[in-house]
Amino acid sequence: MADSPDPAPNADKDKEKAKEARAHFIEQIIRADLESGKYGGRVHTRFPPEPNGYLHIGHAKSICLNFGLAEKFGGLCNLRFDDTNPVKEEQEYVEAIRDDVRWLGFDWGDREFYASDYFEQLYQWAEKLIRQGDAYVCDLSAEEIREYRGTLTEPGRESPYRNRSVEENLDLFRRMRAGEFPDGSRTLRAKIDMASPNLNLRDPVMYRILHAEHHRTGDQWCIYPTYDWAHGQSDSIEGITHSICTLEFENHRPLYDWFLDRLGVHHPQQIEFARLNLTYTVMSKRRLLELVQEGHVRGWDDPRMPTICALRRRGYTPESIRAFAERIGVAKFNSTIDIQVLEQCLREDLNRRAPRAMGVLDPLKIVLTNYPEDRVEELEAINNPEDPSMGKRLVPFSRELWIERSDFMEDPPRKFFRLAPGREVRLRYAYIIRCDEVVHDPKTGVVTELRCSYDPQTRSGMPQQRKVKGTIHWVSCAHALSAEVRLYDHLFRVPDPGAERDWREDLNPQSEEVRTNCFVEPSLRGADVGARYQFERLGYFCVDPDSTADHPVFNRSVTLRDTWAKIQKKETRK
RNA sequence: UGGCCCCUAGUGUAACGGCAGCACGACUGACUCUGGAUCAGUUAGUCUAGGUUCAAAUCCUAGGGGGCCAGCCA
Repeated sequence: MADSPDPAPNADKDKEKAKEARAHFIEQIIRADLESGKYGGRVHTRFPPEPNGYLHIGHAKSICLNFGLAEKFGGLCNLRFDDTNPVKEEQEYVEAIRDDVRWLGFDWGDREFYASDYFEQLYQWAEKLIRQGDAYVCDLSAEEIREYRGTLTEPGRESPYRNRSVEENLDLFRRMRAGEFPDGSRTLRAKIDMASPNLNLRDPVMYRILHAEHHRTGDQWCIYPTYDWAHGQSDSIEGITHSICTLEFENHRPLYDWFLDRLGVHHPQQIEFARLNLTYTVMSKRRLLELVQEGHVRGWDDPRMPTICALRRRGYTPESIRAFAERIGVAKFNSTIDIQVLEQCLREDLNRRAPRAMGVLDPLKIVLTNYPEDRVEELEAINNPEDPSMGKRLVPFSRELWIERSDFMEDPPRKFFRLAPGREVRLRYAYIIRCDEVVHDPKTGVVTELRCSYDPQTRSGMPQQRKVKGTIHWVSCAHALSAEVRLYDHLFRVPDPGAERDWREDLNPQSEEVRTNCFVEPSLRGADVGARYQFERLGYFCVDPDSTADHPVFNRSVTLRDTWAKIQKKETRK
């Protein structure tokens, strides 16, 4: 009996092994490098945004990846702004990016860098390449360079300026820096191979003349390095071990390798992964910018946007976004994630943490005819059934109440568990009531009021002798706080906007519905901007900055899962 | 049309020549004073065709499908 072998150690080992094996491919590469001692056991990554727009959920994936990997392997992750194009970049974006990364929960310590920090070093390295005969000043215009480059199927032709002497190149390049030539008149090019099947290797431009004010270096420079020339070397300077980037830079890797090798400097390993695509949204910076500029949304932080600041305003938590990044994984396959995965991550997080409250979005008045007119009861309600430590609160109850219009049907279908003429329902944390009479507007026929009776023996907490199928939420009319609630739906009405027609035509005209006539329980008075609640049976809501002390504005972050809606949908399909 | 990369349940992702697994979804049931949450269960997959091998999702070849590249953008 005592001698039966204990399977636990092996099972644990297997589990451990399985867990380790489940690591995504970038992690596996890093583990291998750690084992072989490739970078002296170091892991150093970086998140390199260009400060020309706001960060979106796709960037969040990259941020979580880069900072997460560093954290996991006891390494570091830098924040570096790739600011090589002064005409597009602004300080405003730098600050927004910093806020967003910090909000997501990551810390880059004192390692906030800028590609522009390296302009002088880059310049010196460019001279070195010229001296080595690896770069030359080219007088071809932009159009001519394009013509000379060839096409996907035909090789390019060599520039007539390709074989200038080192002395002439150095002289010309220094005069470019000195500002002797107008914009676009000359470039510095790497001398590689005009016949390469990889177009990035057909003598790519390293410097262009641009008499533009840079947000950090001012008018110190009139030549600016291209991204291709700056990026790999910036990583090298910072001692980055693993340069993680998206798939479209795969074709550039041979170029970056070439630069690093010619320079003979520290050579990080570039690893490419698939960027995030989400259904019912757009993610390209250009389209996001157009959404803002053309007024399809109210701004970068409009809660319908996929930007980090918009998700924040909408009520997303950093934890939910990080959980999302974890859940979707990392691979090289170009996939599209269903936006519901993101929404579900929010629900899971908020279900555990958000206090509950009652709010009525589409009010219908009910009068409890057998409840004394001047009576008010303070009923006990649980703040979060998932977390008893969040305690309880008192909610006032009285004769006249608001309930949700959709919780009543005059002619209910089967499976409708809510209120209907002659039917009973429980008022959450209160009594079971019965609908005795329906009052209509004599002109329109619209239901204006329900006259109900309550059963005093059924107050919440009393020993229950009978059960009812449905429980609905309510707010006492006399005590209700009036509120505005903004209901959001997907910004686009199709999963892949722009696939069939201009993406603008795919905008969802019902992506925002503002309800100004809502009532919430009085405990919500003075709720802090950014506070998140679950309105029972409806969804999660977040206090918008547009709120005032007496008139809160709530954004619906996400609905609760709605089984009833699902049943309805199925019924109508039949 | 040239080059590079990719293809595993509905979706996403593991398996690194040796039993195709996990998560989410969907479906069924239990429970429930949120039609929420939770719990239990079911469902379903290696793009195709050859080859190598005792053994192929994995290696090779061909085909199919998809992505990226012809900015002095990043």
